[in-house]
Amino acid sequence: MPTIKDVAQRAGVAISTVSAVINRSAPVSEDVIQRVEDAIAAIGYLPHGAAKALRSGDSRLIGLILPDITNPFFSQVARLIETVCMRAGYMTFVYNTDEDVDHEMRILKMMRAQRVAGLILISTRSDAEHGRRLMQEITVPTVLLGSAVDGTPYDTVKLDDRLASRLAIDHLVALGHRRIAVIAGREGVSTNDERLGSALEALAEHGLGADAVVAMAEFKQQKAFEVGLQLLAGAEPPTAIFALSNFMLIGIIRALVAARRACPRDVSLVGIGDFDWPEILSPQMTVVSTPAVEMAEAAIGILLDEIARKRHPAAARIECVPRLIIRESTAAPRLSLPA
Amino acid sequence: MPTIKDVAQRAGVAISTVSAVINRSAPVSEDVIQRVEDAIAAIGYLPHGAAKALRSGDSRLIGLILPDITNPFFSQVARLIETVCMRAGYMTFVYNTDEDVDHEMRILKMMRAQRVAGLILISTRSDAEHGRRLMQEITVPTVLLGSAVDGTPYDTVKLDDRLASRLAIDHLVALGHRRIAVIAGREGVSTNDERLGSALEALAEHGLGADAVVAMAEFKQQKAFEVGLQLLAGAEPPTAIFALSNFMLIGIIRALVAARRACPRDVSLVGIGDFDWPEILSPQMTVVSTPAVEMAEAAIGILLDEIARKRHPAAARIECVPRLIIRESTAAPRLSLPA
DNA sequence: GCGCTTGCACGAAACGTTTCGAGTAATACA
DNA sequence: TGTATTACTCGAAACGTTTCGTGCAAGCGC
Repeated sequence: MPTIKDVAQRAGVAISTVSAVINRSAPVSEDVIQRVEDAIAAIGYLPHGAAKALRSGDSRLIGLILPDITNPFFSQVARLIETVCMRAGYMTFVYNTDEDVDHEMRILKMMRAQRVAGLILISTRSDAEHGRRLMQEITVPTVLLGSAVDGTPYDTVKLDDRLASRLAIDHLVALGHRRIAVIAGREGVSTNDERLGSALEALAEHGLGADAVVAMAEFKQQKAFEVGLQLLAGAEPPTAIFALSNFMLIGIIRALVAARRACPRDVSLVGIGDFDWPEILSPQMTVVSTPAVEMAEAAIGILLDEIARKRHPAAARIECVPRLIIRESTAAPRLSLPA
Repeated sequence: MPTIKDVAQRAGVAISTVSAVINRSAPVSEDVIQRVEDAIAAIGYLPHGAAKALRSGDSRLIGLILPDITNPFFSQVARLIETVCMRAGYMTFVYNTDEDVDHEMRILKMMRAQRVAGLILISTRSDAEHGRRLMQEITVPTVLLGSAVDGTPYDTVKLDDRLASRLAIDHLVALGHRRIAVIAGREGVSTNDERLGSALEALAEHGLGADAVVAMAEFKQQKAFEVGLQLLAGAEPPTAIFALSNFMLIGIIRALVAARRACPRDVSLVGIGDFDWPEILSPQMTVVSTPAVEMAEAAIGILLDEIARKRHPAAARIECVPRLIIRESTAAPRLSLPA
C-alpha cells in the first residue's frame, strides 16, 4: 500500500505539501497541485483512515445500534442513516443487540474502542439503572431513537407511543370489541411501557379494564406465535388482538393460521408498525403506522449537528405522530355479548 | 479519553509493560499484571482502535457489501457475518450498493481507505470488465457471495443457480403449464444470467421455448409489480409466473392482487428464495429455497481462514444446493390447451 | 565463584497522518 | 534601495499504539 510519503517522493514535494493538497488546508500552487494529483492517481494512493483518525482525533465514524436489522423497520432506518452519513463523510457501524442488554454494552464498548464520533442508539431498556450504565460507557454525542432512557441527557427521537396505542384501542372498541388481548413486548423499555400503559388506560376508560388480557412476547415473532396459540386455545378467546409491534403481529398471524381462525371473522388484528407491502397479506392488516424514515432523518440530522459542535441549548426531544391505517383485518366482532 | 500512558503512570510501570499485559504478548509478573489491570479498570481505559490498527498494520475490520439490507435474504447474511466476525475479534462494515456499480466501487474505495482485512462481496455484475475493476480496487482477501465474477481469482460461494431454475420450471411443466412467464433481474450478473439461461433451456427441452415470455425487472419489487401488471393485462396472460428472486415475487403478488387474479386458480407462482414466515401469505408460496445462512457461514469461514494466512491452494468455489418447496401457490392450470 | 541462561521490565523507534512554526523567494510599498 | 508583505513550501513533532533490542537480577550448572 502506498503512503503519503510515496506520493511526496514521486511528486518531488514534502509530505506536508501533499497533505495540504489532499485536504485543501493550505495554499498550494497550481503547478504543485497538478503534480501531486498526478502522483496520487499514478500510484493509486488512498489516505490511511486509521492514521488520519489517530492524528486528527476524528474517526469520521458513526455507530448505529439497533435490536435486529432483520426487522424492516430497523433496516429502513439503517439504510437512511448510512446514506446521510456517507454524504456527510462519515462511515457507519451497524450493530444488532438482539434485545440483550449485556450485548448492548459490549457493542457500546467496541464503539468506544473505535472512537466513534457519535452514536444513534435504539436501546432495549429505559430504566434509570440502564441510563446510568449508558452514561458511563458513552462519551460522545448520542441520540436515542425509538425508545427513551430515564435520567439521561441524550437527544431523543421517538414515536408518540401513547397515542399509537390509543388509536388502536379506540378503533377496536368503536368496532364493538370487548374482549381485547394486548400482545406486549417486555417490561422496562419505553416502547413497551408507554404503549402498554396507554392501551390499558384506554381500555379502562372504556370500562373494559377487567376484560383486558395482556401477554408478554418479548418483541419476538416466535414468542408472539406461542402466546397467540395459548390465547386462541382458551375458553373465551379474545375477539380482537392488538400487537405492540410488527414482528409480534406476524407471530399472531401465524398463530391464527395454525389455529385455523379467520381474520377478521373470528378475530380482529391490529399492530403498531406498518408493513412494506401491505397488500401481499390477506387480509391486509390494519395498523398504526410509525414513520421510520422521518424518525431516522430527524435523529441523524440532530446527531450530525451536534457533532459539528452546533450544540443544542437543551436536549432535543422529538415525538413523531402515528397514524391509524384501517385496512381489512379489523371488523365488528361476530356476536356481541349483552352489555 | 485515557491512554495507555495514563495506565502506565498509574500502575507505575512502562508503557510497553502495559501493552504486554493487555495483549499477553510477553511474560509479566503476577504482581504487575494485577496493578496494571487495576489501573485499567480504575480509569476506564480502552485501547484506541485506530492507533492499534496503525501500528500493528491490522485493522481488525471486515467489509460486507450487499445489494440491499432491506431484503431479508441479505439481512440474514449480515446478521450471521456480524456474529461470527465479532466472535473472531473483527468488526464489520455493512454497506448497500443498491445494485449500482459506481456506488459499489465507491464503497470499495471506502473499505480500502479503512484498510479492511477482508471483504465479502455480493456483487451486482459478473462480467470480466467488472472483474478487472474489482481486481484493481481490491487488495485484500475477498470472497464473492451469491454471484460469481468472471476472470477473478476470488473464492466464491453461490447457489447452484442453474439447478434452482430447473427445479422451478420442471415443477410448473409437470403441473401442465405451457404459457410460463419468467421475471428476470438484469443482464450481466450471474444470479440472473444462470437462472434465466437455465430456465430458458429447461423450457426449450420441454418444447416450450416458443411460448416463453421473459420480462426484466431489475431485481426490484416495484419493477416486477409493473411488468407483472402488463403481463396480466395481455391478450394471452401466462398461466404461471416464475420470479427469479424473492423481492420480484412480492412484486408479482402485488400485481395479482391489483389485477384481481387469484393464485393459484388464475395463475401459479414460484420464486427463488424463501420467505421467513411463509404461512402469513395466502396462498403460501411455492419456492426454490436458498440457504442464506449456510452460504454466509461458508463465506465468512473461508474468509477468516484466508486472512489467517491459511491460504487455500486454489480459490474455493462452493455451490449450494437449492430445494424446491411445494406449497399452495402452484397448481394445474385451469384449462389446458390442445397439445 | 564464574559465566550462562531465564524471567521480567524498560526505552525508543516506528506505523501514516496532520499541524504548526519557520524559511525562502517574489512582490509591494515607501 | 531597503523593508514589509505575501505566497508558497518545508521539516519536525505529535497522535496512541506495538515491537524489538537492551539491561538487570536471580537462579543454574560446573
